[in-house]
Amino acid sequence: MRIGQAALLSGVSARLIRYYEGAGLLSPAGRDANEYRVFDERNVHELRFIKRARALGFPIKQIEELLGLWRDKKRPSRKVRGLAERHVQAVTTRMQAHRAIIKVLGRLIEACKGDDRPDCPILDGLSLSDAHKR
Amino acid sequence: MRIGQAALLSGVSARLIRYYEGAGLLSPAGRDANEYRVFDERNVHELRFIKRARALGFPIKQIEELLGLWRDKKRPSRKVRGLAERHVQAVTTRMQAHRAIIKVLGRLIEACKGDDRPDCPILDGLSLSDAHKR
DNA sequence: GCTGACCCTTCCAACAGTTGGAAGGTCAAC
DNA sequence: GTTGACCTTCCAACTGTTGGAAGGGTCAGC
Repeated sequence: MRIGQAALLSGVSARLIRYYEGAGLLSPAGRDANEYRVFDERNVHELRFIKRARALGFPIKQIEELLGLWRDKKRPSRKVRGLAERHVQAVTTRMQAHRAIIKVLGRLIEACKGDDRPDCPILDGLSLSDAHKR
Repeated sequence: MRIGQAALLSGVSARLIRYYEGAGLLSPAGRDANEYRVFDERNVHELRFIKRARALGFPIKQIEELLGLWRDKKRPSRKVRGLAERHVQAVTTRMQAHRAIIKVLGRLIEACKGDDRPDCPILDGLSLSDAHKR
């Protein structure tokens, strides 16, 4: 099948498939007489794998590793788990940063009247040095 | 003062100060005879403002608006609050996405032995269609 | 045989924010 | 006169995805 069909079956845009190929994620797709890429069921399976891994926030580099482990029938599950744990750790850190932002900003927003007058604890909080102290 | 001093006082790297200027955030710092940028206390204050806003995750575009409101002594605090609320909403969405990822991935990790054998629910979850269903 | 619709190809650019480097000018101290 | 600490500009990288341009292939209907 060609790229359009693979895109349809995998849910990954033809555009992105080319990008993933360039990034070295796909087991090299062949070319037909017209230089069109040729895909098989296995490629579609890989694309679905990539799509789900992306949905879980894995960066391309790690998906490359994951695909390697996926293809290696003798991988130790320890490696997969380690990789996943590393990623969860990174996401957790980002989530906590978000939580902290929401906390601080939420407090400022609560304190702000939000009317026609110019007094604004939010702007004050942004201009003063340590305005978020409890 | 020149850019190095402004960087020191504001905590924003000279590099980044130039970028912010190019992005239109700073009220254009003047130039001396040698084309060196000249900064004053006000600029340093603005840079600190920008730094804190960035630390709260505001994108450059919104910081531009915030600075406009900050400078406008007759702004309605309603506008500031609206802007902040919009941002908190965006951050909340991202945080929830992170939380969902952690939930799904955490469940897969728990199920994975993490030993020398190849069986791995994580890889299974990434290859099968709806493996995260409860 | 021609035209139109649609698929495929490649290369370049943009998004956001920050950092890295290169190559050059200026000024003071030694 | 040379070192070194500043300053300047421009170009490029990071990440992932999408947009466009410009070109060729394939197949239908006419």
